[in-house]
Amino acid sequence: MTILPPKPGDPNASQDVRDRVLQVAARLVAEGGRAALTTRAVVAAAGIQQPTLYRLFGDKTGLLEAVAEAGLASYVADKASAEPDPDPLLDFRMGWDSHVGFGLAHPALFAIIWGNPDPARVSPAANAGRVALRRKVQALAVAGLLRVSETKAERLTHATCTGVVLALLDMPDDDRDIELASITREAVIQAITFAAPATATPGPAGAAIALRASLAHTTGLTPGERLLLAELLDRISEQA
Amino acid sequence: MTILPPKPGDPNASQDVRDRVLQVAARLVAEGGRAALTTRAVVAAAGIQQPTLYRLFGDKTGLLEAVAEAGLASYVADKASAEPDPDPLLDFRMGWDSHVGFGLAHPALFAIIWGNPDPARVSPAANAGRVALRRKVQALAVAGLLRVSETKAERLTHATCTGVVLALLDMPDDDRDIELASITREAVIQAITFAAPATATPGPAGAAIALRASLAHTTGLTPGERLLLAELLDRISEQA
DNA sequence: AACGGAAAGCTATCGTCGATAACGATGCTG
DNA sequence: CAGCATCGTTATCGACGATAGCTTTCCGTT
Repeated sequence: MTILPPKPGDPNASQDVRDRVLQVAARLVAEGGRAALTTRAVVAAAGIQQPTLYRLFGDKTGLLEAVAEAGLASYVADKASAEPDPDPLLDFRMGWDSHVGFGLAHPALFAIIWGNPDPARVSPAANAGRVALRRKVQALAVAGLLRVSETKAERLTHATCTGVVLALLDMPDDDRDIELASITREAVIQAITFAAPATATPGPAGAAIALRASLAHTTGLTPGERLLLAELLDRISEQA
Repeated sequence: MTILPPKPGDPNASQDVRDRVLQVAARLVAEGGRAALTTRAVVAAAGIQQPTLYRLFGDKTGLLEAVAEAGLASYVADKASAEPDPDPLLDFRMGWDSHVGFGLAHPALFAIIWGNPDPARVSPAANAGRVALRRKVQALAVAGLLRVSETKAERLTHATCTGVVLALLDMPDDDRDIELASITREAVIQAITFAAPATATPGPAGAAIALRASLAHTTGLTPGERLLLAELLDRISEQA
C-alpha cells in the first residue's frame, strides 16, 4: 500500500529507479535552478528514500553531474544520430548552433556545467561536449582550413561559445540578441580558418556608427532632427 | 572582556564593522570558494553576531553581492585612477587585459559575478564592469573605428572575454594557456573594428562626410528618408 | 523445499546552514 | 529625566546534506 514502487521483483528495477530519479531531478533543475535540486525534494518526487539516493549517486554532486550528463546526452543524441556534414565548415557552424541551442533550452544545466570552472573536478558532461568539438575542429584541420593549431582553435571556440551562451542567458528571455551567437560564430571562423568572410563589409555602416556615437556633440540640429537622424543611423548600422 | 569590539561608541563604527566583514568575507571566498562563505564562518571570523550580519546586508545574497562589488571596485580603482589612454584601440586592449587579470586574480568572485546568469537580478558589480566597457567601445565608435553597432561590439566583447576567463579558470592554474586571452582579444578587434579608421577626421563632421559619400550604397531607406538624411548630413558637415 | 548471503528499503538521527524573534544595553534628543 | 533609536546578545526554527542501523526482499545453492 505504498505509493508506487513499480515492481519489487523487477530485475532491472535499479536502472528504472535511477532513470526516474534523473528525470525528476532534471525537472526540478529546469524549473527552479540548481537551488531547487535538494535531496529531499528529489526523494519526495521520485518516491524513494534518502539512503537510496545516496546509494545510486554517492552524494549530491554525483547526482548533479549525472543530471548534467543525462541532459547533455539526450540533447546530442538527436543531433549526433546523423553523421557529420561533409562540409567541415558547415558542420562546425551546426555544432556551434547546436551548443547554443542546448544552452538556451537548458539554462540552469548550462550554467552548472560551464559557468562554474573548477580545474580539479573533471565533469563528464563537459568532456563529452569537448570531444564533439574536437572532432569538428579536426575535420577543419584535415581539410586544410585551419590557420591556427587545433588546440588553439578548440579552446578559442569553446571559450567564446560558452561566453556567448552565458551572455544570452543573462538577457531577459523575451529580448535575447540571438544574432550575437551567429556574429561571434563568424568572427571565430574568421580567426581560426582561411575561409572567406560570409558577408562583405559594407561601406556606409562604419561611418553611420561613428556619426551615431558623436551625435551628442553635433550642433545646428533641432531635437526632432537629431532624434530622426539617430533612428536613420541606427537602421543603417544594423545593415552591417 | 569580549574579543575585540573596536569601540562601542565610535560614531562611524558601523562603516568600520561593515568593512571588516567585507574583508573577512572576501578572504573566505578567495580561500574556499563561494561554498566557504557561510554566515556562521563570517560572523565568527569578524567577531560579530548573525543578526548584525543580516542588519548590514539583508541576507546572504546581499553579502555576496557586496563582496563582489567591493572586490571589483578595489580592483578597478587602481586601473581607473589614470585617465583612459588617448589611443582608443590601446585603451580597449588594456581594458580587456585588466578584465582578464581580475578574473585570474579572483577566480571565485569572477565565476559568481559572470558565471551564473540570471536575467532577473541585476548585479551592481557586473553593471560597473559593463559601464567601463561601454565607455571604451564608445571611444572606438567616436574614432570611426567601429564596423558594427556599439551595442553589438559591447555584447560581443563582453561575451567573449567572459568566456575566455572562464575557460582559463577551468585549466590547472599552473598550466594556463594565457595566450588564449590575447588571441581572442585580437580576433574580437578584427571582428568589430576596421584595420584603418573609417573616417579621416574624427568627430561628427568627418563621419557625416564619410557617410554622405557612401549614401548611394545604403539599403533599407526610402527615397524620402535618403533625401532627408542627405540634407542633415550636409548641415553637419558644414559645421566643421 | 529450506537456507544463507546479498542487495535494497526504511526509520531515525546528526551536525550545519540560513534566517529571525525576543530581549537587553547603550547613547542621543528633547 | 523620559523617550526613542540603534546595536549587541541569546535562543530558536525549519530545511538541508549525509549516515548509522535495522528490516525486508530476492536469488542461488544445497
